[in-house]
Amino acid sequence: MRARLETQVMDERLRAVLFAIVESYIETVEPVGSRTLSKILDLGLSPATIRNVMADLTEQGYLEQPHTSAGRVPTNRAYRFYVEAGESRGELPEEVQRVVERTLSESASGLINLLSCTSRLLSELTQMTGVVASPRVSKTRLRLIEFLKISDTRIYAVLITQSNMVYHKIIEVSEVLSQDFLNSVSRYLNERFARKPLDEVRQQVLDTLLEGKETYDQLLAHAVRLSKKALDLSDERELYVEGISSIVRDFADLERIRDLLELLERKTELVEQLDEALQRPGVHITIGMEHAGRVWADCTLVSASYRYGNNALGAIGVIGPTRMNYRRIIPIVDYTARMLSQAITEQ
Amino acid sequence: MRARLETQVMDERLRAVLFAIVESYIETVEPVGSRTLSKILDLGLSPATIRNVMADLTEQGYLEQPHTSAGRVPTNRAYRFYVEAGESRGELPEEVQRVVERTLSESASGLINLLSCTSRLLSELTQMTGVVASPRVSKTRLRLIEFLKISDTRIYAVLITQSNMVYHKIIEVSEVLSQDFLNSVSRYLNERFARKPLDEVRQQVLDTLLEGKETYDQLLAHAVRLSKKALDLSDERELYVEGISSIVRDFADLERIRDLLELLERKTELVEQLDEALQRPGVHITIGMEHAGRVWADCTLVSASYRYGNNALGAIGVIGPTRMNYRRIIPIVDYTARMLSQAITEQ
DNA sequence: AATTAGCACTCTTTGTGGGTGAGTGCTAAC
DNA sequence: GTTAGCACTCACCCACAAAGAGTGCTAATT
Repeated sequence: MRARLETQVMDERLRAVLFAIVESYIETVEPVGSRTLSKILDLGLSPATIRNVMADLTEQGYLEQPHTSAGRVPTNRAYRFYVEAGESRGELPEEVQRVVERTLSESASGLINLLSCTSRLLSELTQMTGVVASPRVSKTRLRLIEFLKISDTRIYAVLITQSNMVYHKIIEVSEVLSQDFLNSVSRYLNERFARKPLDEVRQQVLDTLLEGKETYDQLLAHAVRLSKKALDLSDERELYVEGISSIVRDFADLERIRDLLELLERKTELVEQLDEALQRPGVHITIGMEHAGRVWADCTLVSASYRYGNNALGAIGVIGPTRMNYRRIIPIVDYTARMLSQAITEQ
Repeated sequence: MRARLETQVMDERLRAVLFAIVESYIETVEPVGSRTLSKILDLGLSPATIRNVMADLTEQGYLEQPHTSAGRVPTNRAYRFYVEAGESRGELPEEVQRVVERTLSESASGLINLLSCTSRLLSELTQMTGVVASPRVSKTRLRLIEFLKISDTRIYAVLITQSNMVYHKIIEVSEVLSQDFLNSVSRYLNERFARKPLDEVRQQVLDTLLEGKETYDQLLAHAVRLSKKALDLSDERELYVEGISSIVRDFADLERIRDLLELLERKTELVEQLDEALQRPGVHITIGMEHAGRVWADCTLVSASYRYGNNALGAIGVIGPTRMNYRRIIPIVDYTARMLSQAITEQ
């Protein structure tokens, strides 16, 4: 038995054959046969020899046969090995880098705009489905909170985070409050909470309420009540999806297409999957997605986090078939995430 | 030759046969034959007689044969007649009415939220694709405009319309302006422009600039400059789409599915199509959509406008195959649009 | 001991031809 | 005007054969 590919001392030839199969399959989307392979590899090996190697690889779970008389197809394990071996990281061509930079710097103001532009950019560059998850509300830090009187019973609350995400809502109140009073409320809140993470702010507000500290202080009382309402933002994340139609091109099975479209519409599962990329910087690749019991065996998600300074806010990604062109896709996701972080930090 | 269906005095039997074919086809999605029809109609007519009627209808362009030995299928003309004859308007069951009311009243605050809830509601009730176009910016009236100083160079502008749509953006400025000054600016703008349509406001601001009236008045000068930036909202409309996966169920052809997904992603064409419904109240039905040269021959769009008082803001709709169940779908769209208008007006 | 030519075998794909059945259009009778 | 009868058309299904790609195994070669 040959050395397993994972071991340090591994058979060069096994590797070469495996990579050739992966790359050929990515290109042609046809099972690869020994004859073809012998030509591609150009090592002076006959198809018969290659067949022996392929038999070994099949035994080790790197290859599969759709049926007896077909060539071999890489398994997810093969893709995983291919990607981890780093064989997949290409350089992003200069001109594509320029496109990314231009698109992100020219996008209209506002973080939301930037994120939806990013998903379109990803989809256009990769010709696959681009996804972007909005920042996690609770982990982001407060820059500014303000209240604006609209009418006697309504107050417009706006809350801007350090990453320039804007949350706003209209609050109904029973007591009539003057704009001047609202200004003192927001001044107080800004002084006390600026630069703190929103979940911490929310916790402190609730604590104050619990301790009953506010009962004798008009200002504090309203500050607590208003900010409680203003901070009651659903933790629901937005998911910007673009390039759905590419799924129809890349997957043949109607059943599968429908499942994927539903996944993209449900959003939550995908956001959770994307959040895996928040753990550590760099590109994160999920081959053969598996989530909530459902298996997306022939799908790959290439994701990366975007950050404000050192603070991971959310993640971007590209979804496609496992047989996607990793060499081309990975650098796109990587570079786009980095430029997006830069745009957010600088803006 | 028999009387054409459109004429006042029309052949009852032609009508009956045509409607039976439409309804049978909607139900079974199978070409309808003369035997089946003779049974359904139960008029004591033999298949042979029905065949004569069907031949007439075919001649007049209401029916088609997929091939010689198949039954008949309704043409778009047939659907149009069926819909216009009002045969398609059913009553919306009480319990569905309750669902609509509950969903719209329970939706989180904010117009945007309401609209995205509506598209989900439409998709769930109809089991087809629900779409909602956001209001046209320029036709909507100003309720409130305010400026908030974020930093020395940045001002947060927020603009609330009468229909409670909130537009906001961050404006970069070169001069340092105090919050007090900003307050007078917004006070001035609110007094002058409240309740006016945004396009009118924008025009007046530009006029003021052109006439050079503002050169000697500090307040006016900044008011004009800031409001010009704040009003520079892209006229781009949002389109909320929900229930895309139903397309895969309703259309068999991959090519067609892909075209439709692209249409839904491009958004602009569909928004234009939806805007047709703004002309007059009530449900608007486009059978065999045709737009921008592209033909969606086997698609129907059922749309209706939503309004603030008497002011048509935007439109909602449902997209599905021409053979959709009009009797069920039309009342849903109709009622949902009315309840949405009510929710917007009351909120 | 590794490599390779040779060969039988497997299994998909493609094409062909006949049988079946649903549905039609026409004609002649009612 | 209606209908029974009948020949005809055409999609659909099935069986079967031929072609072709690729394999695994064996025996010969280096």
